[in-house]
Amino acid sequence: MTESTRPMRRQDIRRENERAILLAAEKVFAEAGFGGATMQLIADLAGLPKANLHYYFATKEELYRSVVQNIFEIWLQAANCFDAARGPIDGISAYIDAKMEISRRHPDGSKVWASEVMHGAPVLQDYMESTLREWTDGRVAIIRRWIDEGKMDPVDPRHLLYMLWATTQHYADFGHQIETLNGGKPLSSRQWQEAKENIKRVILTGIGALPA
Amino acid sequence: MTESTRPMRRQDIRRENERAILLAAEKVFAEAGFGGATMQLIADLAGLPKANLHYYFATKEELYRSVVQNIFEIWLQAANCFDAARGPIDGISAYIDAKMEISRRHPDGSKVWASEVMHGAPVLQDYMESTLREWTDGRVAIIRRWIDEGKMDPVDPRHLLYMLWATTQHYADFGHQIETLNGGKPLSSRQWQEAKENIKRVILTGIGALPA
DNA sequence: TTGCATCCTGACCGTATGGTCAGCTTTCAG
DNA sequence: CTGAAAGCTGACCATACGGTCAGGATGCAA
Repeated sequence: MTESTRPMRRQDIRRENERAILLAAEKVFAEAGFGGATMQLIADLAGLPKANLHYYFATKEELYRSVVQNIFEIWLQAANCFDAARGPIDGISAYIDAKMEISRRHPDGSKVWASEVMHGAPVLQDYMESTLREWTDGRVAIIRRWIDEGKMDPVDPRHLLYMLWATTQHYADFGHQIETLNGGKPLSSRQWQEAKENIKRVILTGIGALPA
Repeated sequence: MTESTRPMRRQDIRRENERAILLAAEKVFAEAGFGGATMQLIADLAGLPKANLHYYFATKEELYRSVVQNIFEIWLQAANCFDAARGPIDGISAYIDAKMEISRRHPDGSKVWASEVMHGAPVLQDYMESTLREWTDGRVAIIRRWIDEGKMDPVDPRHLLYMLWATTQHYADFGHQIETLNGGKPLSSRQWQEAKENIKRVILTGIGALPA
């Protein structure tokens, strides 16, 4: 066995290990919550000795913070869909698609985010009071404009946003419940598609953007 | 100070202490999750020595199980609204009202329930596979009937139910986020009312039960 | 009043966990 | 080639936690 693998340059090592740790941490935090997660479990899942975790992330809190911030980035990126849109049909459709895709591809991240908010956002409070608030205010303005332009009914923009967040996020956070009610099987591609279409149809019709 | 208070009969003592413990436990489990909650914290909040908790609830798991089952009862009771209804407008309106009231009155319970499901329902798996599944199947049948009778559009009943659960539950589970975006203040009675009306209007219109 | 079951609790225990550290190996710039 | 910086890790530590228990206090039926 000559070492055909790994020259492994310093930079690569660091990047690769941090990635593995963050991935493992995301899963463990999602499954057990912050309090229930242990560094040992994360280390085992990442395939590293526990002490090595502390080399990259000094404390459990710091590791958790990194995981949560990663999710928040992804979450915010889905926002772009909204901006480019010409009206509610485009914008909200794209946003629902994007957020459902996050629920499907990053269920663990979604759960960590949900858990963080449920526990009073100890880590993200700053972000919520700055970035999230700005983002929300911006989208509220866009929706108001759409209403003024007669492109949709006068629905309270904030409650509409909450509805979008709730319905899409639900498929990740309550995925286990949905799976159980689906006969113990994860939703198929087809079922994910149906979910998206149902949500889009009900909401877009509900706000008067689509003909009833 | 003569003891005008407390003759405190045995039965009363037991009932009162169990109530206090369950209330405290609900709050602590909601705020910290199962793993993050400590018996000491619960005991302090209930105003009892820790050892006394173990007199009433042998283990942390048993206490947690009691809390979760309590919530599940409340959750299921909101179901009755559905049955008595003559059509989607009555039924879904009443269900949304009931579930929003739960989110408002029992935010801690809602969070514990959400947390339990998010972590794979280790305690409630049995219930989910029996009671919840039956309940869901029953409601799906009712919605199908409404669709057949032309009282609403042919929306997938399951996804509609998920939407109802998600939107209403969101106001409890993500209450902190909503509060932050509301300028740091809890929703007023008026705002709760608006939330309910928005949700009802969008969904009922969205499924074609109300005129657009 | 008595005896007993229930209720209560301070002190204690074993374990698991987050975190530390001394000293090793590996990479790489000069 | 060499020295220093980066990466790695087994062994260890202090603490906090869930849970136990012996024995005291209290309510109550007879």
